[in-house]
Amino acid sequence: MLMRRVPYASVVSIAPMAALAPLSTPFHPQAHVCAECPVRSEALFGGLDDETLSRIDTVIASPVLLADARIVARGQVPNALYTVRAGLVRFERVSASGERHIVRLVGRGGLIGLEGLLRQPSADEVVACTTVKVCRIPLDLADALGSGRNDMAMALMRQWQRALDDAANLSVGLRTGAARLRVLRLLHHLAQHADDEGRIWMPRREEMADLLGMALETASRAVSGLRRAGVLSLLPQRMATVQPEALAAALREAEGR
Amino acid sequence: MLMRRVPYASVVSIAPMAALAPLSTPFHPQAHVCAECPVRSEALFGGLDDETLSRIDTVIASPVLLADARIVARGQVPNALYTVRAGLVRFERVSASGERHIVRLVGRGGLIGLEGLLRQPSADEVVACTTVKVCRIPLDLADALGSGRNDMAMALMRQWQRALDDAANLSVGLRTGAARLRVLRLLHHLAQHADDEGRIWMPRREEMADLLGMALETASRAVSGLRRAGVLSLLPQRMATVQPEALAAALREAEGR
DNA sequence: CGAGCCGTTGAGGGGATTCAAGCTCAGTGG
DNA sequence: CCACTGAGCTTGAATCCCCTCAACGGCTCG
Repeated sequence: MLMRRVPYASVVSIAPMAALAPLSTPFHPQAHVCAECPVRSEALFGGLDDETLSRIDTVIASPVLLADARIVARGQVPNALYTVRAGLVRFERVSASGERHIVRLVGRGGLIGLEGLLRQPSADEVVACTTVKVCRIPLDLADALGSGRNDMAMALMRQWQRALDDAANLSVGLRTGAARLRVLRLLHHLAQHADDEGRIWMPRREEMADLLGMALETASRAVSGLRRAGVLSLLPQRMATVQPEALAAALREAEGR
Repeated sequence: MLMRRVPYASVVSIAPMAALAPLSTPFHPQAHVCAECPVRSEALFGGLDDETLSRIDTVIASPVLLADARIVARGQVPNALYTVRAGLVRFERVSASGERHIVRLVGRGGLIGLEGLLRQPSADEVVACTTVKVCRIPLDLADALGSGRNDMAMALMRQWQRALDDAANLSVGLRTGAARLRVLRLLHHLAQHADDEGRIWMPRREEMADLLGMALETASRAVSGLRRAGVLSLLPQRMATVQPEALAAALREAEGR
């Protein structure tokens, strides 16, 4: 079988606000934070005016979470909505037979905890891949905004649809085709979420395996091959850089023209 | 590579109301239809009272579509919402390299065309697997209902979340594990959508391959094996019956204990 | 400095793909 | 009526990719 048994060694279980990075300012009143938010236009509060924004932003925390921090626990009703301002987040689902699958990757502008609005428990464990900056909107505030204004409901629906779409694309893109090709597509995907210095998140081989539906050794072999081919350079701390041209070329020929 | 090139021979392209079954009553005024609808409680209008219902139901058509009729075209903004009252519907997505993947299966109670509310084109082609009864709600009516009352918005979000969840489950369940196991899980899934006589939709082998991410010959071998094992009996017209106990037993041992 | 985690690499075997042929069945037209 | 055709299903044979099992090295951390 393909997948490993459940727990990664390193996943950090956190209380709602624990596992913050040192530099974090969790409850900072942040009139400026929303107004300057780089994802404001694409994210949840895109439609709200500055006035409404300034009324609510004191309630919103914008914590910084370290890699492997758990944002939503499987089986729990999320008690807040989270907008991802920077970094990458993964959704892990465990199948009946005890295998872990990573079913979604969410980056900047993405919304986490939508089930909370419905008071449904999360089917997935949501974990930070990299250091992640999120914007935390308590559930009752989200409720109030959603029922009051219509822009917000619209924005929510857009997010839901986007999530649906991304999930389908991910599953056809990353679970289909030869191993080398899948790894290439993953790198391509991760490159979209590169940080300011152009570095991407480099998953552990076991995580790659859970994402791509293959054995970790197979993932390792593919990575080694791509490193030798000059497509990929590993960096410390589970980071890496890719050579865009080499990646594109490798993708083209692996897709078969 | 796993998938075939795009077109199935038999998919019927239809204008919005074409390809109806002979017995269909497309524009029948249907005060009774909603009130008696078997999926009303789980579906979109669950929260509406009878009065509202009787005001709107004249606008709603409840056509019957034949197998292989296209409900939503890829790339088009759906011009209505559809609630599935009976039958099974598939969502086909074509990857960049020209392979078809079936990314969702939607049965009774499911909602189709959610993107329409956002005026987004559909990423998938939505096609009837079996003869399908749907309830067709024109987009402007859906808009009006959604903005007016809040129950409706809630129901919509529930549907969206359900779709998201189903899609993830489908992709981990059907694209993971050995071929025989995947086929067994598909049959199990299809059995949930059996019709009144207990018959299930039996996909063509190529469709199974697109659902399960395997070669059609592999799907064929698995089906033949299950037929010989007494798990499955094929019927005319792409239908079949399964022996529930035999299926359960086969699943247990294929999962490994 | 041993223990554990993580990544890498090798060897071997098995399952899936690929290529190919044959079969049934429905529709068509001579 | 029956050959002809094409679509769909099945099955065989050969190849190859990936999984499994295994060993080893680097690294961090107690």
